[in-house]
Amino acid sequence: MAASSHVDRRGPSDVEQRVTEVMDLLRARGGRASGARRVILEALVSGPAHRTAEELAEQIHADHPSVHQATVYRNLERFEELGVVYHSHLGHGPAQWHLDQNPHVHLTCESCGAVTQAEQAAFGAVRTDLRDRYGFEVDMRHFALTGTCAPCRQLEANRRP
Amino acid sequence: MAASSHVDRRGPSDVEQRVTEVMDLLRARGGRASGARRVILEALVSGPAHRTAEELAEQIHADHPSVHQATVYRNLERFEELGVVYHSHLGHGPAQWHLDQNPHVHLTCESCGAVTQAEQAAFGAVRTDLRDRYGFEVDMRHFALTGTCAPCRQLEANRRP
DNA sequence: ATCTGTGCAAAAACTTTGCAGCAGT
DNA sequence: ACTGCTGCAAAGTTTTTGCACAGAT
Repeated sequence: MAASSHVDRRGPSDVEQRVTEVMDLLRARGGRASGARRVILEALVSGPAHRTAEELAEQIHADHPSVHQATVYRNLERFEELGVVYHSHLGHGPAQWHLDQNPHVHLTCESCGAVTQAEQAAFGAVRTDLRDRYGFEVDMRHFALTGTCAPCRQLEANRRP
Repeated sequence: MAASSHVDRRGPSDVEQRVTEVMDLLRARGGRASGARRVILEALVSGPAHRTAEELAEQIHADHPSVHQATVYRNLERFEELGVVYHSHLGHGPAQWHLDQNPHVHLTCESCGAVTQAEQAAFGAVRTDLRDRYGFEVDMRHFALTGTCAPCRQLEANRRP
């Protein structure tokens, strides 16, 4: 697994390798390694970390007009079943799709919309607590935590002192 | 105006009082105390605690055919601005609308869809932690926490022991 | 009288589905 | 050859919007 920190420090060979891994997994589960899937995976692996299904479909369609929107939607779902990608709801509007690497929790500011990524490690205590109190095993990735970010809290504080 | 033979224990006069409170608040902010608003508020105050906008609209429309769906949507938004109601996303699909009383955190099971309500008190530590680490003031009500509930964890454990 | 809110219908935003043919195994 | 996958178009679901008029202040 490539250990890059951010968006696109990933060389072409890394992309190919990751894509091939997933294709193999797909085949192992009785699926087919189609051209459309390759294209979608390439877009996922090499583009920005968070995109909506629509954004992905649009970008893919631009590069590969033969790949239809519906195919993107269908495959995102399929990839999610395989545990290769997942989607998060960061605020209102459509979900954002990620590769399933370096899972993190999202903090979305309801004033300005800014999204901060928090380490999952920061939530060990809640996790334990919810397991103890409710027997509930929480997965913090699916929904963001909403609230007010530091800059917006400053603004509010200044507005009514 | 059907009084509450419903889910809750609130007498008709309580309903009226709460509705009037909100109408007054509305007027104080330059709004108008319209019939449609009264009807929508009555539905909110006297019905079940969690409903989607569509469910609300449907129920209201059944009792008061003249009140249109769009009016329900518009007013839910308005009421939320006033801090009277709020909506939460408990899972996929449309949001659920609540009165802003007794705020709680939702735990949604991704296997069976069950929703558990957790006390906000249980999250004091995360709240402090996020404020310290990120300057982020979290509001846990907007999005549910997703994960696996106790019964479903049992099932999974039994399936592959 | 003024200006907000409403009913209505139409459209927008996003996603899913049915089907016939194409293509990976 | 078998069956899963895709392109396409069409419809589904949920929410938003424009407009003329009704209604609250």
